[in-house]
Amino acid sequence: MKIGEAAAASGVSAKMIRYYESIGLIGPAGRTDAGYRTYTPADVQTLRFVHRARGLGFSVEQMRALLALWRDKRRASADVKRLALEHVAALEAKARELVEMSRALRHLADRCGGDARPDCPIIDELADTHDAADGAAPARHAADVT
Amino acid sequence: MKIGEAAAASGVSAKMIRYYESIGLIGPAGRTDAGYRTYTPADVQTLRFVHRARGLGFSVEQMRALLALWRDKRRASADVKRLALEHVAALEAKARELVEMSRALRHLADRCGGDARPDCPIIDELADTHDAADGAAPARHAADVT
DNA sequence: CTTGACCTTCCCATCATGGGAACCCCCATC
DNA sequence: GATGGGGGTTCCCATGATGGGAAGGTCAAG
Repeated sequence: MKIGEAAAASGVSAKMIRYYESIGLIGPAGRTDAGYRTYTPADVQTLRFVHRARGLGFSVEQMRALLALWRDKRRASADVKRLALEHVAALEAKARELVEMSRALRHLADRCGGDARPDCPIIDELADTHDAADGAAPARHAADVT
Repeated sequence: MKIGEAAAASGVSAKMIRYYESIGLIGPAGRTDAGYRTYTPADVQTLRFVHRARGLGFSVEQMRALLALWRDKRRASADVKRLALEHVAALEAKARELVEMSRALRHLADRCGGDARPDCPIIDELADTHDAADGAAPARHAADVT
């Protein structure tokens, strides 16, 4: 089948299929005489693997490792698990960071009148004239995420 | 003060200060005869505003709006609040998405032996040969996030 | 033979950020 | 006065994953 069909069947856009091929995540597709890429059902399966991995938030580099493990019939499941758990930790960390931001911001918004008057604790907090700006130990703002 | 000091005092890197100026988020800094940018305490305050807003996950475009509101002494706090709450919603949505990914992945990892044997539900789920497509009861892939 | 849907490659844009080159400036020290 | 170091300046490039679009080739149906 051609790239459009492979895209529809795998959930990966044609654009991304070409990209994945260009960076060597997936092998070069077959070609027709006219130069069109062709995909076998096995190719589509690989693409679906990639699609699901992306859906779980794995990066391209992580998928490279996952694909290698998938193909390695003698892999140790421990290797897969380690990779997965590292990713879980990263996802959780990022999620916590976002939650912390939203929590802090919602806290401020809750205190904002939300009316026609200008007084607003959100703006006040951002402007924050009342804090220490001495480089050494900057005040711990929820915003100071690294 | 010069850009390095302003950076240290605000928490925004010199590189980013120049960038913010280049995109017009902040006004052009003063210049010494030699062409060095100079910053007043008020400039630094603006930079700290930006730093905190970034820390709360606001985009540059959102900061543009926030800065405008900050400067507008006749603003309606409702405008600030709306902006903040929209952002809170976006943050929460993103966080939920990440949590859902990590939850799904952890679920799989929990079922993985993590030993020397190759059998691994994580890989199995990604490869997923026993796929849906047959209308009946397609497996709910956590990965199928839209 | 034409039309339209599809394919090809190539370039550009996103968003916020950092790296680095090549060059200039200022101050302190010898 | 010369020199060195630690700034500053501009400009270009890279990131990660993705989409948009142009210019042109191909194929099947009408």
